[in-house]
Amino acid sequence: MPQSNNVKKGKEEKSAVELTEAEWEIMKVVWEKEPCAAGTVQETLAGSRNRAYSTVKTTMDRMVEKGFLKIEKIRNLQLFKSRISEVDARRGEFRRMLKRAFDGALTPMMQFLIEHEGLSKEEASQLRTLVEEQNTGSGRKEKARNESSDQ
Amino acid sequence: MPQSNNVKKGKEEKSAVELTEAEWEIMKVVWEKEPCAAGTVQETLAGSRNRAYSTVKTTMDRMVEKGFLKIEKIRNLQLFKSRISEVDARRGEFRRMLKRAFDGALTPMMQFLIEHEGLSKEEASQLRTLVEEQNTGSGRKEKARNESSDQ
DNA sequence: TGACGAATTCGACATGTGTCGAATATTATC
DNA sequence: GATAATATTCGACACATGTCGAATTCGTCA
Repeated sequence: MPQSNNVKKGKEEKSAVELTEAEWEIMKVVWEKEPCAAGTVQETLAGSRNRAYSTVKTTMDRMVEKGFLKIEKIRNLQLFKSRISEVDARRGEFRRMLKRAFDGALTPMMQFLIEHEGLSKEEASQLRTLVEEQNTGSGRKEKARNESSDQ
Repeated sequence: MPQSNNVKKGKEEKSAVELTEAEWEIMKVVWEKEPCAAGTVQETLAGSRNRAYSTVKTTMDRMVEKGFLKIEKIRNLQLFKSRISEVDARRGEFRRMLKRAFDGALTPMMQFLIEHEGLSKEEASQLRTLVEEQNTGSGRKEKARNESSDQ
């Protein structure tokens, strides 16, 4: 069999979403509390690492330019909202990894996981459950297309 | 005697290997032809993208500083060899992705794959085969132990 | 020995990312 | 309206990464 273990592509490839470390941190907060102000993000993040307000704000402004976030202004207050879904971000992250380290093929990655990452028995079981769930069609089947959460 | 578990100790926290795009390309060639000269790498890479010899050489020199490559000199010729294995590089790449996008947990990633990446039936089957192979130990071989794959 | 050519060294520049502080603008308060 | 409290704007670094070209070094060989 031709066996194409390449990750399926929906229809058209939207420019892959690739976030940097700082962007991931910010996006996580935004997804959780949007719409939210830059100050809120900065404060929330303050728990882990401390960055000046201007640092967070600058990064968020750049993210607006990149199309990851959008701003809705109320008076002189800017409320940020996401323009990409977490699924899109995860997809981008996952694919970049797959492309770089496994030639974009899924099977080699799985092989790697089992051989070198010591997929535990429990994990293997869970995984098998998931796989079976899908095979028997008890769960989803042609799951909803992509869910790019714009507007 | 009371020590010498040289190989992989259970909790070995090596600084995670994280390669950039250009570094991945170079490493792939090195793993395949080491020991090899910078010129060889540059020529091999030439097939895909064209970069000046000095570009490749500069990057490789930086990789030596980072500990990814090492040089063995013969006369005035430098032969490069890898100092990290492909497995290490893959592990680093995979973990960074897992940490950023899935809080370092494997199961959520698997869930994501099945729900959003349209793991095909064949792929799911292959995957199940792999998982089962390990669980039933058809080959049995106390493969590389687990080194705490997060959470 | 001296020229030739391959390999190496190095300084440089353009971008992208992470970080800020100072200046400016906008509101809310007395 | 003068002030204090907030937000936002912007220019600026410091590094990392990707890319080169020019100058220099080193064997080789006629």
